[in-house]
Amino acid sequence: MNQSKELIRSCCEDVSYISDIEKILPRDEELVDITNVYKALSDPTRVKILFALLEYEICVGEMVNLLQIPQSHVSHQLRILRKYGVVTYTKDKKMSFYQIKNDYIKELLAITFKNIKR
Amino acid sequence: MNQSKELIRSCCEDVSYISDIEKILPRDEELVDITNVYKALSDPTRVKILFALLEYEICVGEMVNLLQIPQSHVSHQLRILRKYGVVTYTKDKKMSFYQIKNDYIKELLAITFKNIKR
DNA sequence: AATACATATGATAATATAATCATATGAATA
DNA sequence: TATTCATATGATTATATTATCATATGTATT
Repeated sequence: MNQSKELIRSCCEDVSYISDIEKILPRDEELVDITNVYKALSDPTRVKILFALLEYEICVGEMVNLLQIPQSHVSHQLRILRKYGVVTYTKDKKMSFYQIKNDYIKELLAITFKNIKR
Repeated sequence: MNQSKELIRSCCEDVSYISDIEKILPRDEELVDITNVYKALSDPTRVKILFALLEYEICVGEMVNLLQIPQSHVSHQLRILRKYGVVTYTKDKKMSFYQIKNDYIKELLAITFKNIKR
């Protein structure tokens, strides 16, 4: 991964690579899913929530305590994370405890976490 | 990575975990960098360009051939990718050939690529 | 059943992003 | 040096996102 491999150079004077490149591109439907996950991760509030969820199951009220922002804002951000399939939650009494939905998201966050520490 | 570990549950009735959670959160300055990268990756056109750049060095005109969108749109997207530190480019004659800037971005894309193929 | 509490939703304003057309820059070639 | 070609930028409109306040929902507890 570390040594940069020799890349083929594709130049507009020669369209012969276009069809090869097209083959490795995600289909439009896949692209929506891909970019939705990245969108979910592109806001500081949501990233904070997700980093916290790597280690803890946290209820909404506790996120408010942690982030010091209005409760409705936390709920809206959680709604976005749910919409993009990034978190799920478990109800317990009156509270909702959120979890990261799948290992793909955890992997992305882990790589990001590793990358900050330099 | 695959087996979900037992997470501590942090509930608003007990703020004692807050300071522990705060420790693992990125600092505000780091958060800007983190979310900027995810922003860069949150648009379908830019993701297409980046997936292509995993295997090829590609000039702007060839991206236009590939993506079938106006040249100025490609240039604007490349500008965003440059701004967020995701790509660099090499000039050759009149052309600019773009490359992915670092291994962190390649890792994120590789994980995403792996995840589509299921 | 009434109340209180935790969370979610709706409406809105401020801001940011995406996409397009027109045009500028800047290097190569005639 | 005038022209051509590849790329970049500016201006603008359409759309999306963020953040806030007010309020609704839904579940426990009295």
